Amino acid sequence: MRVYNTLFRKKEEFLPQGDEVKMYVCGVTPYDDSHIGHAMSYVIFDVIRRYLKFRDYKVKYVQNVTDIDDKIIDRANQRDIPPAELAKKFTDSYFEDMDALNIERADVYPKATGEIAKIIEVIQGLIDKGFAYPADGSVYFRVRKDPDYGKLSHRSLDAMMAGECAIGSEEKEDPMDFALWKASKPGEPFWESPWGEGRPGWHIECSAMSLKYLGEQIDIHGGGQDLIFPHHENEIAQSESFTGKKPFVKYWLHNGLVQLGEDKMSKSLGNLVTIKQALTKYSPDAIRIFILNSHYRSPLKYSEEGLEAAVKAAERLRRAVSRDDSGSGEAFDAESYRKQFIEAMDDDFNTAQALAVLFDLASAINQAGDAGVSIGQAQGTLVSLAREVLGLKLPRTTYLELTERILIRDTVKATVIPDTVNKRVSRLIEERLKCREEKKWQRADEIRKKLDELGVVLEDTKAGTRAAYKRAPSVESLDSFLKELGITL
RNA sequence: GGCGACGUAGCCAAGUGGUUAAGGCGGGGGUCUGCAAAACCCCUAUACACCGGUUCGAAUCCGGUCGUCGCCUCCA
Repeated sequence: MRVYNTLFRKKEEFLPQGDEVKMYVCGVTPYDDSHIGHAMSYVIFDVIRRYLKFRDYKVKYVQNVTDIDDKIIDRANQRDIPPAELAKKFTDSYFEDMDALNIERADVYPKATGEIAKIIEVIQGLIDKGFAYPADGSVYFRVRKDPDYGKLSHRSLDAMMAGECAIGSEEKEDPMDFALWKASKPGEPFWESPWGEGRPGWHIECSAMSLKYLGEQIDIHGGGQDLIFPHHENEIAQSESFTGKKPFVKYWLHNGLVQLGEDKMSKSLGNLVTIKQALTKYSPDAIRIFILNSHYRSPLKYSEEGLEAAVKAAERLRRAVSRDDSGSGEAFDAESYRKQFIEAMDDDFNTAQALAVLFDLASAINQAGDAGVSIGQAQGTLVSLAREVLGLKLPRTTYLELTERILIRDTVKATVIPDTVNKRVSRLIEERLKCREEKKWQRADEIRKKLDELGVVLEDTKAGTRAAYKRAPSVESLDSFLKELGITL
């Protein structure tokens, strides 16, 4: 397995340091609903973790929640609620989104506010070693003290200084020094510390948590490319200075950023689509396919067309695994596809390539099925790779037998079609079947067309008419159509 | 200004030195069907931004040009 390491800007053989892969991914600051950019990052690291497990690695996955920072305080003040309440609300919202997207929960989700003791311990250690200094109730990291500073983002302090002005508070020794502990202003939440009342800086929590939950040296640290500098650079400085052990992280993995139009989708630019908004229009599978269909290190352009294409693509896979296996004789062997899939994923998690293999397999399954070859085993391979590794749900169609000739399936996400609706729909389908027998094609087609408009798609097969709900029609609309046709239930 | 990434068919997007340039969506034709839908078959890039170079050979390496984006401040 090869992975691209931001630290060396090249792909390297993946060799974890111990029996268990230690994986840390930067989590959210919960002051608003999560957007598609978050979806991209967490879907990707979910797939990476799933794939590691698929390849028989044990994985311990930690993700932080930055539940105290300036943004949270500002937003809470705007809404006139306590910062903790705001953070709780959007942390819950985050988990709802993650669950909806079928992202497996991390092993631990430490919160900044829950790790103050460890944070203080690390800061004190850095002061003791001369890497940090208190000033005016705050504590800063002395970047000039760390000779490696800049190794991840590949920039030098002097170059950074020469470029833009680093914004410095007067009490800093060097404008590039960053805060480990921030003295609290009046009215802000605070915790007691050896340096007075205050709260942790943003970067220190990740160093503290990863140290506490994963140890001094970890295998994978992930996040969006926008975190490379300064966040991850600072984490390295803190952790390696504190423990004296290098490297803090063996493989740094960064995903590309989602763009909306020409710009990066971000909270600060305000050009975002939330996960909740996207989920009202697109299935979780479609969203995952949209994300996984391009390489994780490339920027992803958000587009409705892209999502629509992904909806169709998801449907294609779902149909291939759902079709009846009426074949006989020797089974279709999907082993070569499985190998290709693994080969693709082994190469820096090339999910686009891996998906292409699954589409090829779907195609092969359809061909084999049409030819009367047994496809059950191949369908099993497709389903297991898609579900286990890519985290797709790929619900196998189940047909509800309303009558012996009418089969209804429900593809509407988490929607239970009420009996009242099923009853009316099946009555209409019965009517259409009758019309077809009597060769009243016009009336039959009218029923099919109207049902389609109401959200029910019909397909005539040898086994009978199959009905799929795209969405649940209202009883009223069905009743009015029944009345129009002069049919009583 | 410094650092980095990208520019492949109508759209999205793999491929990063060598047979006919993946896959998805869309489009055209056909098989099946009463008609559809689904599925299947065929077609849909005259060399991959442009220019120059290295090489027996480049979309793939090097240099330049143009364009787009990201980071350098909070951000997945």
